[in-house]
Amino acid sequence: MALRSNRFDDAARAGWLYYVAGNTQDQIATKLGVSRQSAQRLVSLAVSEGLVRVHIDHPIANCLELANRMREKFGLVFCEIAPTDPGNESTIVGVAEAAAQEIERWLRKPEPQIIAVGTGRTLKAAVELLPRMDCRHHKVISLTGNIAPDGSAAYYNVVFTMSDSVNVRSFPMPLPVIASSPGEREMLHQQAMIIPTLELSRKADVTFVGIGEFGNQAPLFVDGFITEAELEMLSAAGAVGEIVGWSFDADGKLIEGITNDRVASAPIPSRETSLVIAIAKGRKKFACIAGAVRGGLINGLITDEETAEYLLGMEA
Amino acid sequence: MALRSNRFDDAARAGWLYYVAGNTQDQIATKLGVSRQSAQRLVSLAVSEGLVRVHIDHPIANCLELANRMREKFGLVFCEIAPTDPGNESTIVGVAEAAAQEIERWLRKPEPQIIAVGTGRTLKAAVELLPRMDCRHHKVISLTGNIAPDGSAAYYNVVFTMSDSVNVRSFPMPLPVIASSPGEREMLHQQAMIIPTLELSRKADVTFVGIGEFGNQAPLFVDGFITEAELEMLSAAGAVGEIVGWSFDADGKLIEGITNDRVASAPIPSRETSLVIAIAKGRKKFACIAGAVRGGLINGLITDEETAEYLLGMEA
DNA sequence: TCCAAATATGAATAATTGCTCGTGAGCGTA
DNA sequence: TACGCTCACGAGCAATTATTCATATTTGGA
Repeated sequence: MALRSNRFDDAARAGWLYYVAGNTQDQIATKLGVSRQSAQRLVSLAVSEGLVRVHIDHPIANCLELANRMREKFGLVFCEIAPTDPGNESTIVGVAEAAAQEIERWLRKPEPQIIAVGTGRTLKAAVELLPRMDCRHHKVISLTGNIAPDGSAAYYNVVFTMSDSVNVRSFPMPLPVIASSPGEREMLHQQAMIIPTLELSRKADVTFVGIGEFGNQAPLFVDGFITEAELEMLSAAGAVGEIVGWSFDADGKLIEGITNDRVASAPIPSRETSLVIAIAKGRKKFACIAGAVRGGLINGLITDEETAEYLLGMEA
Repeated sequence: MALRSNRFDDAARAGWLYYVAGNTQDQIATKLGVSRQSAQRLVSLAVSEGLVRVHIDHPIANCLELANRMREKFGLVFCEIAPTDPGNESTIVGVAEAAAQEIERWLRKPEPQIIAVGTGRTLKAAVELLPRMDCRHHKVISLTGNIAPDGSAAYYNVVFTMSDSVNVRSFPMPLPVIASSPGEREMLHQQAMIIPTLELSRKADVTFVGIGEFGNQAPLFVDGFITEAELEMLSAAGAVGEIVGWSFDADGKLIEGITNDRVASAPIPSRETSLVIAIAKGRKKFACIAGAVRGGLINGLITDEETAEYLLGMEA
C-alpha cells in the first residue's frame, strides 16, 4: 500500500510537472531521478488512472445553440451538449465529462441534497471522472437493484463506484433489477432495508439516469436481466428504450405488463418536483432518447452534437 | 469579432479532440478539414489562451504534510502547498493554480460573499486561470488603488482581470496606491465613491493578497509607487515586505511613518473576523513571507514546497 | 487602388513522446 | 537450489508533435 500510494504520488508529481509546469519528460526524468522511459510511464499512469483532469473552458458556440434549441423544442429544464468526435462513434468521453461536471455541481452544493442515480455505462464512466471530494451532507440513492442475475454485484451499478472518490452517504438497493413475479417485487419492497430508500428516492432533488436501447445490444438483455423471449415480447409491444428497467415505447409511454409489472427499481422520480437528467448519446440510442423526451420521462438531457442534431431534425 | 470567436471555437474544439477525446493532431486535422500544422496551431492556441484547463486530482503526500505542519507551526487557519518545479525557480504556475482553485471555491458559494483582493503578479496569474462563471451575488473589492504613478491603470490590479472571466459585482478603488501626503490620503478617503468600498473591505469574508518583497526588485519600487530614496529609507527602517502597500518588518510589524502614513489602500481586513490568504513563493520572498506569518498579518497562505520547507526550517 | 505590414500557410526538419521487446531482478514454489 | 513466473527497466525505433523558414494572403492605410 505504501508502495502503491508512493507510486501514485510520483505519478501525480510527474503529471503535474508535465501538464501544469510544462516540463518535457526528459526534464521530469532528471528532476525525479528516473530514466526518461520511467518518466513517460509515470505520466501515462497519471493519465490512465485519472489523476490528470482536463477540461475545456470555452463554450463551443454550436453546442450552446443546440442546447438552447433542445430546451425550447422539448421543454427541457436542463440540457447540455458535448462535442461529437466525428468518426469515433463509440466514445462516450464527451458526455461522460459533461455529466461528471454536472454531478459535481450538485455535490458541491452546501445544502444537503438527495441525489438519485440509475445505471448504465455512460453514467458509470461519468462517475469515475468525479474528483475526490467530501460530501457527507448529501445522500445518494440508487434507483435500481445492485444484484445481477447470477447473484453477483451488478457491474454497472453506480453508487459503489461513486464512493471510490466521493465521500457521501449512499443508499444502494440490495435487490435484483427485475423480480421473478409481481408478488416477489411487492415482497421485496416491504423489506425494512428497502422502504426508507424507496422513500428517499421519491424525494430526490435531482436524478441522473442512463437510457438503455432495445435491439440485440439491449443492455437489459446483454447483462442478463431479461431473457431473449422477454426482449422480443417487449419489442413486439413497441418498447424502444428503458430507464432503470422501466421499458417504454416511442412515445415514452411505459409498456403495460410483460416485465414492467415486476421491475424492482424505484419509480423514476417526479418531473414535477425534481430534475431528472438522462445521459445518453449515439445512433443506436436515437429512438429511445427521442421516446424519453417526447413522453416527458425526463426533463434534463446530456448528449452530444450528433444526437442533438438528430433529435432537432425529427418530427416533433 | 465573429472571426475571432470562430477561431477560438475551433481552438476549443481542437483542444477538446486532442486532450479529452485523445485524437492525434493528424486526426483532428482531417476532422476539422485543415492541415496538420493548422491543427497543431489550434491546439497550441487553445493551450496558450487558457482554454484548456488541467489539474491534478491527487493529493501529493509531501504537500499535504507540509501544509499541516505550516498550520500547526504558524497557527494558520488555511494553508495550501503546491509542488515545486525544481530548477525552475521563477515559475508561479503551481501556486497560481492552487490559488485559482481556492478563489473559485469561494466564488462557487451560493451565499453572497464579500471577497477582497490585493495586487501582485502571482495573484494576477491566479485570477487569469479562473474559469468563466456567473457570480453576480458576490462582491469583489479591491483593497488598493488602481491608478499607476503615471496616471494610467495599474497593470497588476486584479479586479479588472477577474471581470474578464467572472461576472461579479466589482468595486475597484480609483485612487493612487500611495498618496503624496497624509492629508491627501485623508481627502481621497472622504470621496463619495470610496467610502462604501472602504466600508465593504472592512466586512470582507475572505481576502486574497500578494506579498511584495523589498530589495532592488521590490514591486513597489519597480512599478514606480515609491522612489529609490523611499525604498532605502524603508529598508533602513527594517522593512522586509509589503502587502497592498503597507510595509512591515521581519516581525510583521508595520513600519511607522515614511510611506505607511500615506498608503491609500484599505487596511488589511481583520484576521479575527475574516480569512486573509496570501499567495507568495520563492527565495526572494522567504523573508517577507516569514515576517507576514510571524506577525499574523495573514492567517492563510498558499505557497510551494520549497518555501514551506524554508519556513518550517527556520527558528520560530 | 496600391503598398507595406501583419498574419496565415505548408514544407522541411528538429524535438519529443510512445511502443516493442529483450533482459534481469525479485519471489513464490517444487 | 532450481524453476518458472511476473514485472520493472531501458535500449532502440516508430510515431507524433513543435519549430523554423520561405511563401502566400489578408488587412489597414495612404
